[in-house]
Amino acid sequence: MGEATPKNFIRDIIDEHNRSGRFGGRVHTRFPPEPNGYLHVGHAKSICLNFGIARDYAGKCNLRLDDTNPTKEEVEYVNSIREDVRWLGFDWEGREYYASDYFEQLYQYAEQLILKGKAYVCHLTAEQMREYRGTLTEPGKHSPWRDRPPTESLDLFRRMRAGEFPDGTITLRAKIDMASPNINMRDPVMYRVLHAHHHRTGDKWCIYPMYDYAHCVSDEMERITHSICTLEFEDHRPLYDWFLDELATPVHPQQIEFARLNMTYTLMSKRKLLQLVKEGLVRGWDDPRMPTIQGMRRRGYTPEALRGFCDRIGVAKNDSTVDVRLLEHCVRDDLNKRAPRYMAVLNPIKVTIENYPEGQVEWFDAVNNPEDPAAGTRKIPFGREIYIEQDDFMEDPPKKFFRLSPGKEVRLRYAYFITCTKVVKDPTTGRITELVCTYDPATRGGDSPDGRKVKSTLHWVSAAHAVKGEVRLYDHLFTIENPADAPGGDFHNALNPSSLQVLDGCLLEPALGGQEPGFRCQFERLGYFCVDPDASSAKPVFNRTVTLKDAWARAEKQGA
RNA sequence: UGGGGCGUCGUCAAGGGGCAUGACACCGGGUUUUGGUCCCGGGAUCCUAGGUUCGAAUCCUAGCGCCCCAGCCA
Repeated sequence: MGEATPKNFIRDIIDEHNRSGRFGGRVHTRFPPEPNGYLHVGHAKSICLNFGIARDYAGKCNLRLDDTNPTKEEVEYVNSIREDVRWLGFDWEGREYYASDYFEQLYQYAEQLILKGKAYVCHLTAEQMREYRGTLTEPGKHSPWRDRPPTESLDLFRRMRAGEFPDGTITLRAKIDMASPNINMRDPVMYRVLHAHHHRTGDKWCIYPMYDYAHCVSDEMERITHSICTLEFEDHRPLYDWFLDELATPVHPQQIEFARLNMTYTLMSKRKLLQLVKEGLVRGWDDPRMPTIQGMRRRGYTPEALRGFCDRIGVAKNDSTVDVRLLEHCVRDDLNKRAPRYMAVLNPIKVTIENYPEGQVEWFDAVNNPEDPAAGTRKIPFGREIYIEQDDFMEDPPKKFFRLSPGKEVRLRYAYFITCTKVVKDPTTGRITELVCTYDPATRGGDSPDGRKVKSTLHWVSAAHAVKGEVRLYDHLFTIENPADAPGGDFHNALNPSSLQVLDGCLLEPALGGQEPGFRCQFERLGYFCVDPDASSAKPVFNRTVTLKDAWARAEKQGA
């Protein structure tokens, strides 16, 4: 919506196809995840690419679950995939397909290839096949079964389907070229025997097609025009084309490869993400620290922010690692425009305003969103005892610190100017327990009639009205930009011990109590937050989505 | 030392013979009742070396570097 999707080399190719009429002006893409894990932000890039192209070229984009390996795939994953694509804002208009829908057709095509002498049944074990395959620099050797009569292969293949052979003892292979410099062309396996229960076809099949064979045929069956995938499949394109050429299919999609997304401080392989989940290093696939769509959603990221991010990172063939701060910028950029503002104190310190009448309560008008006048205003209560952020007070501040300190005057947002007159400490520990201040009644609402300036405005919450809540602060899961570079090559050695920080005694402005999970807002001066599903009516629980940019924190870090 | 790709600010990404462009990050400055937002300003001669050309990031040649491929995974 209104997001301008920049041009990229794939769109250029499509433009060229449209000019030449290769697909008759038709544009039909697909998003083909394997349901063996949850979708992550790398998939979001692919989703935006495929669905975005369909949208901009008045074409179509299918959702296809690439479920050719029953040992790794589960319905839990297909459900989450559906949910995530929809949440991201895309619609496959009922075109939800499964590679397993094509098992019968794939099987029939395979028989054709056998009859044509282009495929054969092979009895080499996995280990033998590896030996016969050759190496990167040496050609492979022919399988002893390579030249057996098609009728014999056909018989064997039918018996494979009938379940006569145990797993791992027999395969159907394409007969291409054992001396090809492209190892993918050295008689690749088309079918393997797997006596496994499939999440959709149940026990109907005990042979399953391999990716290279199934994918191109699935694309062809769906009359896909542009089959967009990641760079590591570039070597597979000749195979993709070989199958379709040998089958002489009516349509022949164009495979196009682009660079997958990598991000700093982030792991992006499904296998490793699964590991994080299984080892209990995170709370689950939807842990707000996970780069999964579900994790980001729980964290408070919006579909708009994610889409904006995907538009900005571009699409090219360079191996790239995007700075995670760009993602964070996109989240802030979106939330800044729409998140209502509230005040919440995460690490409270009590302030007593000694010259303010005891028992008095005033209600001030607060602007809900300075970026959106239509968001209106609300009333917030003020009293003699309030809480402010511990970080907003320093007893002995450096010169650049212009928040509260002894003798210093600051503004309480929407309320009054106050000046700190006394610091109360615990006599035994020496810890500051309370601040005593005076207020200037003339500054009601936060403006000084005499034009006197203060350097800082603090957020606060009324002691008598505050709601207690839990707030969870998140930081990068890893301490180094590329977790794969961790000592020993083990990402465990780069895990950030403080990626999650739970704060319990947080004090929130009254309106923040009782909000529903998913509610997003800004805590002024702190960041964007959203209500976690763990919240109850008795206890609000907020996740910090992202901090606000913080010039003071930066300066402080440099000074330290 | 087989094959397939890729080298443009710190990071992504445009530009495909005619003054190197945008975003993020970073550094300055201005506005500000969020040290937020917003607004101004700052930085790369394009992997290297030759060549072609009036003119090269773009074309040619030779190097160098990085990524991917030897699953009955996708």
